[in-house]
Amino acid sequence: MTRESMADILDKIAQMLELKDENPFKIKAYRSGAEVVRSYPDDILQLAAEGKLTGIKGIGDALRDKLTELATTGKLGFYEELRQEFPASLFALFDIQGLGAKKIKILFRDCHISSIEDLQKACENNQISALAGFGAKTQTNILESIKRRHTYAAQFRLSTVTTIIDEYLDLLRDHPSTLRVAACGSYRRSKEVIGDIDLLVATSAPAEITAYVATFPGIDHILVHGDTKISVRLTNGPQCDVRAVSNRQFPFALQYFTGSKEHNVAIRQRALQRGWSLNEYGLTSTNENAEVIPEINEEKDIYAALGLSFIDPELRENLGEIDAAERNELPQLIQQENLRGTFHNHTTESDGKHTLAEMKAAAEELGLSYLGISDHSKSSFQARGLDEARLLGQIAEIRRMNEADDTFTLFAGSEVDILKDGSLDFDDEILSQLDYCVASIHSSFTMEEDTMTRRIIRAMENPHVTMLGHLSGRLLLQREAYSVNHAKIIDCAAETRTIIELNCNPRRLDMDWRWWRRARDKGVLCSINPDAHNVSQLQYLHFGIRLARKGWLRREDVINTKSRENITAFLQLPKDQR
DNA sequence: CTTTCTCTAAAGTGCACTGTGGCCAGTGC
Repeated sequence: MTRESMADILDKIAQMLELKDENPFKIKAYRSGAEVVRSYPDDILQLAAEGKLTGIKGIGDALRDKLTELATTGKLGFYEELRQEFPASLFALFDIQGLGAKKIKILFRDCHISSIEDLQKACENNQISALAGFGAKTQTNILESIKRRHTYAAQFRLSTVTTIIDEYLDLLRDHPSTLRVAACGSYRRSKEVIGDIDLLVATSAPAEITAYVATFPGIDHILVHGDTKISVRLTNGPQCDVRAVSNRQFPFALQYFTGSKEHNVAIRQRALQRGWSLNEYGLTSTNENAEVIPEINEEKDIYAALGLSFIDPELRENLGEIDAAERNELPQLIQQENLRGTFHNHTTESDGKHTLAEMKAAAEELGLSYLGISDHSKSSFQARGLDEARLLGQIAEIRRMNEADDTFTLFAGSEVDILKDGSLDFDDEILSQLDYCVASIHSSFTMEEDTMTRRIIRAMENPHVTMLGHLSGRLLLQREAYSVNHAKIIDCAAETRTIIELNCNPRRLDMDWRWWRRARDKGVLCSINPDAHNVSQLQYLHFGIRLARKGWLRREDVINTKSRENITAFLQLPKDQR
């Protein structure tokens, strides 16, 4: 049982309750329970196993008991019974656009359709258009959607959508009726993966804008097109929704479409307490005794009206940001311009595409004043990892380059493999000659959680290990994280003064943002590292800043905000004095 | 099913768009 599989079961239950036409709020409770499980900032699996799921918002008596049963026995009777009622193949129908629980129920009950294949046959035999609530157009749309269903993924990495978002925002700004534009949704909140792209336009001519968007490049087909909203499927996969509102409505729509849903629900409740109703178009009084509504021109005015300091979009996950805003205790989040340098980068010496000199020049070009090099160690032979002799040669080369330049510092490091037993790929004699060392796992991914956690802890206990590389080993949308106990690793990092890396390669974004606040509160420092294998990947730092902000990190929590002088002194200190 | 300044009772976001069927319901966000 993992956190994710536990959440998936709750979502699956919600889907089945929907098919049974259950109380919509019960269904919602399971969905929101799944969300709580996914984002709870502690080891919720262990809490459940120990029967300690009390006082968690969104988890009441019923969900608490079910999660406890799941965590202790690995099974859930309620879920197993529910599953008997529907064939497993039925759930694929939810992926068909335009089909929801109501229609799927009709198909299953009245036509005994229980799979995509059944549905396709029925459409081809013209049986669907005759059903009540269906028609010829619906039948055609279902067939189209069945044929297209494997073409598009449901989620995308941040790096997949950044370029097209910038391009579309520019095009929207070009329209003469445009007053303001913004990207909203999970992109603005800097989630590690994005569902769809939400763009917002303040305009005096909404219908003109939606018609204009229909002509944009990179559109595969149009999903819906109305006077104030258009949804298109882009050729590189994501769906893009553009909404056109008036300039007066813009701040409300921006707040609303940025989400998260959970954050917005809490914000709306706050408005209701003041006698106001908040939606995407404005703030209105619900009764005559309500407080007077102040003038709203910007998003921050909405938060101010509700007695809150401005909540940065990255924090809007309903994970305590509203309480903190009320007490005026939100962190001053790190910004891109605070970065002075970075660690964990590769060169042609191992599996990088550019030389030491080229990487240095690129870092200077970006305005950085220091760069850490950490090529792979000898066990990563697939990546041409360096042995002791080559590493010593690289250290000497870095020292020579530093002597010839007093405006920029290269730090000699290594991304040293953590071997199966937790020992390191180089001995202490070699490690002590480095300026710093990143310890990472590149082999034996499938270990029991306890064994893996002990393996990493043993590496962190080494006084030469400056920081831990990509903690979970996940590759977003591609490879699962290995089993590792984040909470224990964070505790160990705090004790041993080991820095944890925020690997900001958009395929990794590891350690996950959900753990950073906890780490920060225990005094663990972060290093934002691009894991660059060529010069252009140094730009990944900008994803790192976004995810660090999402993890509530401030300038002082991140070592690469230190000046060149300070970081040099810092790295020379013994680990336990850092 | 969960939460709550009505606490063994009630409330819980609300709208655009589409297609169908007759002035609405389902879907999706």
